[in-house]
Amino acid sequence: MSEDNRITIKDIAKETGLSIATVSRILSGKGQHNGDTVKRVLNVAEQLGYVKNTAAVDLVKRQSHVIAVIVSNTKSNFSSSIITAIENQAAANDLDVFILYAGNNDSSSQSRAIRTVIERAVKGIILVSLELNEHVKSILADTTIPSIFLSTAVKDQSFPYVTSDNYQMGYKATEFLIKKGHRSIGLIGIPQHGSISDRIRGYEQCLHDYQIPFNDKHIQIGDCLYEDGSNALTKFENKLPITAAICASDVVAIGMMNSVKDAGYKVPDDLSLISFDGTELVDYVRPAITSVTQSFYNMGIEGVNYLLNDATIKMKYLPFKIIERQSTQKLI
Amino acid sequence: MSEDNRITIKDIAKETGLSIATVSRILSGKGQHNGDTVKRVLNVAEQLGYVKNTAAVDLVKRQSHVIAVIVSNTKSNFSSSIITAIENQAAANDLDVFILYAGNNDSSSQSRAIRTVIERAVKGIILVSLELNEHVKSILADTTIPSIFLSTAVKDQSFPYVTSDNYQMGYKATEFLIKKGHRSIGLIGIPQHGSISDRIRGYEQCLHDYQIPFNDKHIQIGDCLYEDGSNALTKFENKLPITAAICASDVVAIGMMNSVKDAGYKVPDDLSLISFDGTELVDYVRPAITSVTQSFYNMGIEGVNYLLNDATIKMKYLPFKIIERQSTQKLI
DNA sequence: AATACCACTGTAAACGTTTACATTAAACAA
DNA sequence: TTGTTTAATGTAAACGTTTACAGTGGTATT
Repeated sequence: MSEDNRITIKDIAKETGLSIATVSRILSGKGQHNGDTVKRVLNVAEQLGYVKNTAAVDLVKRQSHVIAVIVSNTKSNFSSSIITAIENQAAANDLDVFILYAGNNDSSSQSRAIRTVIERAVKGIILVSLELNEHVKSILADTTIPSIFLSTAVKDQSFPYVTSDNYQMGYKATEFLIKKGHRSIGLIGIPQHGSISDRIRGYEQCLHDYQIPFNDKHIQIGDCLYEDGSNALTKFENKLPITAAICASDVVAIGMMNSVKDAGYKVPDDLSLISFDGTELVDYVRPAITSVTQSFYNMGIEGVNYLLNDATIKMKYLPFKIIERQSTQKLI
Repeated sequence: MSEDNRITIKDIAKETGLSIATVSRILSGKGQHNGDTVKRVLNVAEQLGYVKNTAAVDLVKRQSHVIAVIVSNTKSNFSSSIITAIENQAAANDLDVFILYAGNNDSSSQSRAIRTVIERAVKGIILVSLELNEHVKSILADTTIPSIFLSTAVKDQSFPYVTSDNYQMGYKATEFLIKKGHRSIGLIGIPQHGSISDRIRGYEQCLHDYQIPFNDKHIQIGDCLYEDGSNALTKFENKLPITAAICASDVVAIGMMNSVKDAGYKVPDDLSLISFDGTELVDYVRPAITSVTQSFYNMGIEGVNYLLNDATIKMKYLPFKIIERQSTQKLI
């Protein structure tokens, strides 16, 4: 009875005396069939332990019903909201989701991941928080598989994306602190390049609009990492030349808060902190961190919807909001 | 030139005047071929933008070279270490990794995920932190695809697994606190059932060995969640009947610490805290949390190795160690 | 009684690879 | 010369589905 080989519809056909076409139709719920026959096929399939061979299905259909999500492997905890949303929205549309990791600066791991999913003729590709170099983008552009970037703006508009307006976020975060009386405001852990760096522009513009002199000593370039935050004080030569800091991510803020507290300063008394992202981490620490909270969940939803509706190329900014917690206070 | 359809080796064959067999062999580096021919094929493939159809390959080879990782979708941050390890070890063996999420108590999402990967004839399945019900386990058992559980002990030994010894961890965590003078020790957020619940047994045994009376009021069943920790004080009716607590996970400890601090208590002065896992989170908070640190990265490595070496069924415990940080202190 | 329709099922081609086996021609050995 | 080996390539079957098309027999319509 149990061969070494996997059970195929051929086996079911033999067992039931039907043709493989009929079995196939019944198993995939197409056409109309005698009720008894259906039951018989289903029973036999169950008994024999049949599992469909998706490779064969995908081959003949020339399309698989999976959505590939390629995520930056950097310690970015916000992606979990996005992924949850994608999972939910995909499940609602009877799609499977495969998640792959790729390095953000590692073009070989990027192209490997992308090749992997293109080779499988996935239904769509969602790239989360990933900046691709030109070569990898061209691989992606050469296929007819729709793709969309989340949490990254593709500067040359060659691909659709859904993200937050980094310039605006930078501006608003700065303005938030200014309105609390701060005039010496640090900017910590933002990358020099890529779409996130627009936050720097927003920061600068805001200072300018409020006639606050720009001081490049207050900016520390980084990579949105914990270390960028925890090293910030050292880089300031262990003094605090600022009364408030805007941190590139929640973990940057946490890192900075820890080193600052460990050095004997108080947050927010000696230093106000605001971070980008607003993941659950901001509530894990004390004082809880005021954040520029992004709509990550909705990004995931929008991403799947875009792929399904096969819309034309577009870019979209999702709203963000500043949620004040305990890490910021009015400068007295 | 550019059809709507994808380029296949057939197109390359036509273009080069070779047979598809030759093209196939050259593209997959098999057999021996004229150097010039090889170059020509490679060039044409590149020019035409050929991408292999993995569905066809998998179909004929009856095996895909991917490792599927099915992860519990519960907010468990430790899985990222495991996944990183799996990625690394898989890449070293030229295997692709697909990650799928499944609910821990959601048997339909579990079986969906498992079906999905079985249908694709993956090379192996790694289940991370997932307890499967009997039905789903039987699906898994019915295939010849090797699978292994990480960070979960399969109680009936029907599948191989690599995890930490939960009983021992429970025992050692308890002993650690006892040796610091604590006698009223809480146990917070541990599930009633499943392999993690062995920690309760270890806890009880340790108390017994040190002749400390067991008090079931000190145990709060939970699900390793932040809320289990943050609600703990309320469940204790806003008093602290204990001087130390063992928390089911880092986030449980953080949740408990926050609510305790918010209520005006001090950690570790009024309450010592120790948590299981020891992810980066324990260093994000102040006081940093003493933890029973597990070897997650190695779990990932071991998982892939098991699948590749096709070893016989086995179970394995990886070492853990207690790392003392700031959240525990001697009871005076 | 002839016709049309319908429910149900079968036949066979197609999807894009891989690979065992066959073939060819050149090189070499005898 | 003839036979043997070898490099390079071709032929064709196979993998497990789906699906357009073609039956078949029965029922309803005229």
